[in-house]
Formats: sequence, C-alpha cells, structure tokens
Amino acid sequence: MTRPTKRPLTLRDVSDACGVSEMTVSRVLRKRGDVSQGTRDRVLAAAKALGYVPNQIAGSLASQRVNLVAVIIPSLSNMVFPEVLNGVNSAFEDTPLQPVVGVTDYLPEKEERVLYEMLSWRPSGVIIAGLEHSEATRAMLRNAGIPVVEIMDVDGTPVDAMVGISHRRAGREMARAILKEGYSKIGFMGTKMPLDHRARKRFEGLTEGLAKAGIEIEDRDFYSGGSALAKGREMTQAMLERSPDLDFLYYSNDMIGAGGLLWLLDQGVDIPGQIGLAGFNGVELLQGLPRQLATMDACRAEIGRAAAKIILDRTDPQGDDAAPAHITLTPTISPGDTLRRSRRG
Amino acid sequence: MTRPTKRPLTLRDVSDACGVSEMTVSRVLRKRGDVSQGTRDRVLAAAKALGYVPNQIAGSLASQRVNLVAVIIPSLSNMVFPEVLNGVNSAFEDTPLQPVVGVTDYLPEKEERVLYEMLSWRPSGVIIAGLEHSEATRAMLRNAGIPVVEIMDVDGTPVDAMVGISHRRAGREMARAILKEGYSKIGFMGTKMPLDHRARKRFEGLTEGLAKAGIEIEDRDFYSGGSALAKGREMTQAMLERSPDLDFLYYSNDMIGAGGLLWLLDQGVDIPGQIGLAGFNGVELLQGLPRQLATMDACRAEIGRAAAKIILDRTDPQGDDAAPAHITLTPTISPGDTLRRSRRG
DNA sequence: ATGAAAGCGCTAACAG
DNA sequence: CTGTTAGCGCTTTCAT
Repeated sequence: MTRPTKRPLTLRDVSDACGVSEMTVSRVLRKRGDVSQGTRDRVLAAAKALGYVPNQIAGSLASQRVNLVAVIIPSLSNMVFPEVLNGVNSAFEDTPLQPVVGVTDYLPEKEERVLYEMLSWRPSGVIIAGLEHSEATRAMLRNAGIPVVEIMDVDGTPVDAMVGISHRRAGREMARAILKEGYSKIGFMGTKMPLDHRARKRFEGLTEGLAKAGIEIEDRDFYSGGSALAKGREMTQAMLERSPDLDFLYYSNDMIGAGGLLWLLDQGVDIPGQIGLAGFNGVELLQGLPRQLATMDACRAEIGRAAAKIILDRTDPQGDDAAPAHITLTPTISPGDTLRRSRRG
Repeated sequence: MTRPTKRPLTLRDVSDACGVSEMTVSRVLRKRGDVSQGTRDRVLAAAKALGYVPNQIAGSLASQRVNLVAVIIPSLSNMVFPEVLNGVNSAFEDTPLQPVVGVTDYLPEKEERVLYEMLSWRPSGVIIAGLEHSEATRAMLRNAGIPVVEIMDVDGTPVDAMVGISHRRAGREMARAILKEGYSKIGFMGTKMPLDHRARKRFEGLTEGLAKAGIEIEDRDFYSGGSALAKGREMTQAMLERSPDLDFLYYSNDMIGAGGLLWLLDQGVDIPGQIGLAGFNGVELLQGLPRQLATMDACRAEIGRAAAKIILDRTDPQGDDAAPAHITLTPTISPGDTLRRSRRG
C-alpha cells in the first residue's frame, strides 16, 4: 500500500524496493530498451505499490526534451478560444505532447510575460494567437529555437508557421453577400477593443467591400463589458432609434448579433425583409434561436488541430527542414434566415 | 542584439558576457540576496542583450520548488469551468504561482492520467473539480504531499481541502421555491451524464424536496450532445406534448432552460402563469433574453478564487498546520421572471 | 539484458 | 557583496 512520505519518492526508492538498478527501473518506466519480462514485472509492481510518480523535472533536464507545448491565447471567456483548445487537445491526444495554456487578456505586455514564463519551461513548440506582437515577443519567438505557429489570422507576416483565416477577406465577402441581397444602408456593431486585431480587420474588410460599390457604413457603435447578448439588444435599439433607415446590421460577433435578433423579433420587425442581420463565428448557440442568424464559421477547432499537427510534424521525426507551413482556411457564409432579402426559400 | 543560437543560452553565457559569476547572475535574475547596483545593471543588460531566458527546469530541480499549480476540470466547453479558471487566475495574479490546466472530459480514467502527468511536474498544489474520484486518483492526491483543494461540490468527503456549494441543497431549495409559488406538476430536463455528479445531486435534491411535500416529478428527460439551446427547445416541446398538464419545468442548466423559454414564448405560453421555469448556473447569457430565466448562481469565479487562496496560504508561509479548509458557499435563487406565479411585481 | 559514471542548468549552503 | 562547492533526480553513454 501507498504509505505517505514527506519526501516524494525517487527512482532510487523503487530501485531499492525491487533490487534492480535505477537505470533498469528507468528503462521499464519509460518502456525504452530491452528489459526481461520478469524484471519488468517486478519493477512495475514495486512502482505501483509505492505509488511512485516519476519526476519530469529531473527527466527533462537530463534528456533535454520537454513534452510541453505552449498555447497562448487572449481569453477564455469567449468560447472561441476554448474551441481552439479542444482542437489542439484532440490532435495531441495519443501523442507525448501536452498543451499548456497561457492567457493574455488581449494585453501585449501580458503576452510578453506569459510567453517568457512559458519559454522558461523550454517547451517543444509554441502556438500563439494572432500575428501582432510586441518586438520583444517576436524576438523571443524567433530565438526560442522551437517551432512557432501563429493562429487565427493570416493577414500579416508570421515569425514561422501560421494557420488561420483572412478576417479582412471575411469582412469583404460579407460585404459582397450583403450587397448582393440588395441591402444598402448598413450599420456595424462590435467590441470596443483596439487590440482585437481580427475584429478590426473584419471591419476594415467590410468597409473596403462596401466602398467598391460606392457605399459607406451609415452608422457604427462599439461596446465593452457586460453580457454580449444584452449589449446586442441595447445597441440595436439605440442604433435604430438614431438611424431608423438602416436595412442591415453587421455584428462583430454572434453573441451581440443574437441579442439584436431577439430584440428585433420582439419589436415585430420583418427579418430579413425590413432588416437583414449577420454575425461572425458560427457559435453553436445560434442553433437554438427562433431564427438562424447569418454568420461565418471561423474554423476554430480546425485551426487548433492544424496548428498542433504542425508542431507534431516538426518535433517528431527529422523533417523540420521543410519550409514553414502557412495554412489559410476558408470560412463559409451560412446565410441562415437573416440574409436573404431577394430570394426566399 | 539577440543572435539566434541553436543551443539555448545558459546562465554561463550571461556570466561570460558580463564577467560576473553564474551565482551572482542567478541572484540578480531572481532578485534574491544583495547585489550591488552596478553589477545588477551589467547583468541585466547582458541578459537582455543576449535574450537569455532562465531554465526553470534546472531551477526547479535545484531548488526543489515549482511554481505550478495543477487545475483539473472536466471540460472547457461549458463556460462554467472557464469562469472558475478566471477566478483562479485572478487570485494568482501577482503571486509566483501559475495555474496549469488539465481537462478530463468527465472520464475517471482520463482524470487519473491527467493527474499523474501533472504530478510528475511536482506542482505546489492541486485544484480539482468534484469529490468523486477513482481510488487510484484519491491515493495519488493523498500521497502527493501538497495541498489539494476539491472544488465545486461539498456533498462528500474531500481528501484535503474543499470549496464549493451543496448541489443537493440547491436542488432542495429550488423545490421549496417552486412549491411555494404554487406549482405542483413538475418536469425535469437535464444532461444524460452519469458522471456529472453535481447535476445528479441537484436532481436528487429536487426530488427529495418535492417528496417532503408528497409530490413526485411528473416527467423527466435527458439529452446528450448538440447545441444545448436547441436541445432545450426540442425537449421542451416533446415533454409538453407528452405531459401537457405540467406547470413547471426545471432544467439542469441555463442553456437548455433558455432554449425552453424561447420555445414557450414562441408558442405564446403565459410564463410564469401557465408554466414556470428555472435553470441553474446564473450564466451571463441570460441577461439578454426577453424574460429573465429563474436560476441559481453557482459562485464559479468565487470558488476559483477561494481555492487559489487556500493553495497560496498553505504554500507561502509556514502555516500549513491549520486544519484543511472546508468552505461552503451559498448560492442564491434569482427568481427572474419565470418563477413567481403567486405574487407578481 | 543490466549496470556504472557523468552531467543536464541551476540554486542552497557556505566561504570569503 | 561575491565566489565556490556540491548536489537536485533523472537519462545518456559506454561497459559488461
């Protein structure tokens, strides 16, 4: 039975307990090298009986290899990033690699601190959200000597590898879709986050796309804090009171879009006839709303999986001579029920 | 400037670069012991110029101290656990301790594996969701020789410390509130998760509470997978077709409750007159719905903060002689607009 | 198939 | 205030 010890057990303890050298115990526990079945069994039995847990700190120092991969994201409150993490997790399942998550709160200085902390554990790779980083952060990434995958966005120049979608293009495509359906008085609502570069790029893409047709955003508003759903309601109401002639509302995320949708339905507004709506992200949540909000999938889990695969490929065999992978995923518009003024089903 | 090296830099490199012993460099970098201002400056300058990042693997092995705290939770897809993590993060802000997250997918064997992996990094403490664990897991927790805080639930016996709410009591109190408002034909909907012990305890508490008034659940249903909001709609419709005389629906989480609420409003059902509703969790989301769903706060961020504080208290000074903390938080019912048949505002 | 020796990069403990 | 010495617990490498 496992008798509690103040000092954590070492290989030595197991070695003593079963009369086999530390080296052999180590080999058994790591399933490396040839060990006779009998010895193996005795070692395993002793280790289990004692409740021995190997010390990876010592192991990693000795072997100069660490099975950790740093994953650095802006937030956990968003549902977007947990989904990316699920993608990463699923790709690392059944591999020796393990993700370790750091959160930056969209703050460049915090990103710097978090990266420094993680690099001090000498991980085997880094997966980090976004392409915009402080110069110090970029320097650390460059000099770390490990694979680095920047994710979510491809509008920019990565330090090494990159996997994501073009948010600027997403905005442009949404503009095209909106115009194609005959809407022309467009309002925009989003988060007030100067540091959310991806939301900014979608907005820029939208205005670009509209500009090509000689159209400008008629109204816009930005919020911060609070329940996104509630904010969507409030902002939609405020905007329509201010600009009653709007015929389309583009939201920078599905949550506020859903809030707007619910409010408009309450008001008895004809959607998508009188007003069309679209959000961004393809959150699962939307499937339970009375109308399906038009949206665009951000390929979140897929991005996580692809990033993890890149790290695996670069880590596992010898093939890290390949050019850094640059993977652009293509999000698709789901028109749902809120973006089809011209042709109804 | 940081010139990329294949081999990561060591203290030795910094020592060479500034003509100071490794030991002194180490002291400067850790801000430990007295070092003259001049030396300090030279060391810092050299370290920055080289882009040196300390190796915590070596540091932790030498000092026998690791600034990591293992946080083990069932899922990231739930919004409940990210909120707990935010609580943990906030309490560790400005301390040397750092959370490292592991996800179990509600699987006991995976919990065991994840815990083993994390213990092999010799963390300074463990925060783990739930009180139900395999015997092997409990043994590891007992023998780890570090503070262990089991969180979310207090209906059971912890290995060491514990912070949470009584889900059984939450269910009972909801029963009382429901009965007090005059409802009597009660239906229940929840997740089909034999391993979600907290949802199970809420259900048991509810049936207990109703039983005291001689009342039994009239109908119940369980789902798995899919969008919770959509499931809430479907299940509510199905249940009311099956049991049209129900006058109250209790949902095991707010998401399916919100789905049910939206469906009932679509149908023009009088809420809470004809049918009352309640969920569980107090998710921020609800604040944007057309009616406020009655719910009960699970104190998620607070639980995370309190757990982190316990680890800090036990780690920081000498005071780990105190009895293990057992903290029971008290969730409060928010009746919202869906649980007040008798007295309207 | 097993063991012995050396050392991973850092810090505790002690000298000066 | 600064330097020296000896490990931390494991794995690598080389013997046997």
